[in-house]
Amino acid sequence: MIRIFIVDDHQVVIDGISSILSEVEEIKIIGSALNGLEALRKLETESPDVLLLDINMPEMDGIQLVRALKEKGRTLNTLVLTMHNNPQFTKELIAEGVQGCVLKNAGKKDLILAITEVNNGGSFYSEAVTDSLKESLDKTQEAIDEVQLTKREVEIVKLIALENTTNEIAEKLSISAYTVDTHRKNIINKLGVKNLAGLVRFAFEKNLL
Amino acid sequence: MIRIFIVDDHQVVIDGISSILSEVEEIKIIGSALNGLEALRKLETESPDVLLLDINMPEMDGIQLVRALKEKGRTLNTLVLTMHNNPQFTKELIAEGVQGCVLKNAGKKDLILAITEVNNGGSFYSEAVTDSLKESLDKTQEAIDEVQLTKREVEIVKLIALENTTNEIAEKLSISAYTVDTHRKNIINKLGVKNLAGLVRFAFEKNLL
DNA sequence: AATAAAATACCGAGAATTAGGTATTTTCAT
DNA sequence: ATGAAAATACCTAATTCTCGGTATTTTATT
Repeated sequence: MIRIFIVDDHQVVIDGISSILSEVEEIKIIGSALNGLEALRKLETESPDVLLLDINMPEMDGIQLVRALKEKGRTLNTLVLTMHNNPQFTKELIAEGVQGCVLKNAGKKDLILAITEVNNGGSFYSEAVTDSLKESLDKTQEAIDEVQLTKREVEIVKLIALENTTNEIAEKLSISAYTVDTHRKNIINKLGVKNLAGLVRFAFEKNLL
Repeated sequence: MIRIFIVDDHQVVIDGISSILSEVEEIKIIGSALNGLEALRKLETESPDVLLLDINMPEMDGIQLVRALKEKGRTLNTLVLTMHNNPQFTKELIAEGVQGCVLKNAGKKDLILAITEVNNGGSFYSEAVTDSLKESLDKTQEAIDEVQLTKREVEIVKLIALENTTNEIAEKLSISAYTVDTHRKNIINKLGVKNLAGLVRFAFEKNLL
């Protein structure tokens, strides 16, 4: 018997998955949460075999939840449900030690397969996910590194996207406007975008916000 | 017996809803599609009582599909499934004559209620949806109209978000840079944002791109 | 301890955006 | 056909961003 806990901010998705999985004898859903905080609280008492996790959630997203659990010394077999197939994201998931990742547009067969696989201590990544990861890795490491922003750079990207000017950012971070300027310049170069608009666009496409 | 056709770009959602609804005797799912185009094609031969439609789809979104069906003279009882609760969107749905709207984080009770209601020629909007619509309508009409961008303005928002400068936009649209400047100014005022970054952000939040 | 990467800071010139207007022509719906 | 909304165009000044650099200090890793 595999005991599952679902975290997804959409009740329909929770109900739907519950419904799909209720057809499977070996799987039982022991609980669910509509957001990261609720999940954290409930998981203090519940102990599922597999955590089924939506990655796109408001407030506390999936990756943050995994990190929070890790900090608490709580390691669970985790299977991530994701909407979009973003290699950058996949890499983060693997880095965080998440065992599996299934696209939401996968079928129920894949879902059930992934759950049993993850429960057995294995890992499962949808073919589409690994494909796009491979493709991404096929590009020279150099090219990938180019798109890797540093912590500070990510911080600045966010502040820019939130309508702060260079001077405002400088004040908020207690650094010189010149420095912010340099960061912005480096970011634009790294991303290969043309201007601030492209930078903001990037912030949204990689859902940094 | 209510015959339903589901359109959603996530297979898991389709499976999930199918599974939920399979528990209900009077409801039967006769088909599904993963995107607008597929739906258009299949609906030429299928004739469901209720069309269950995801609103956030790539390529052809829900509203576009409703419009396309309308143009073909194909009017169906339509129930929209939406992710986010955006009053602007709700108004568009009502304007297009969509009979109902259920949030994805609604429970299955609401879903089933909505389907039967819509099938009976009635309409069903989740409480949360009507609430936010009411709240939105409570603001003065003036304030609401302020956030309504004109066709030209939307065009310019897109071009800005795609990294075009004022001069480039002027050239592409064969108008004066001064005019583009004026449009940008008006847009920033209407949206209540501070600068170009806020404008690009808006473009993504309202998924204009 | 040495090295690389990241973060910091500075300068100047040119390009683009922002804010403050005003004003005419088109388009569209009543 | 008339009025309102939309689209067009212009002007100036101030601010902000962009691009070309260079260079020092911190932080992290081997």
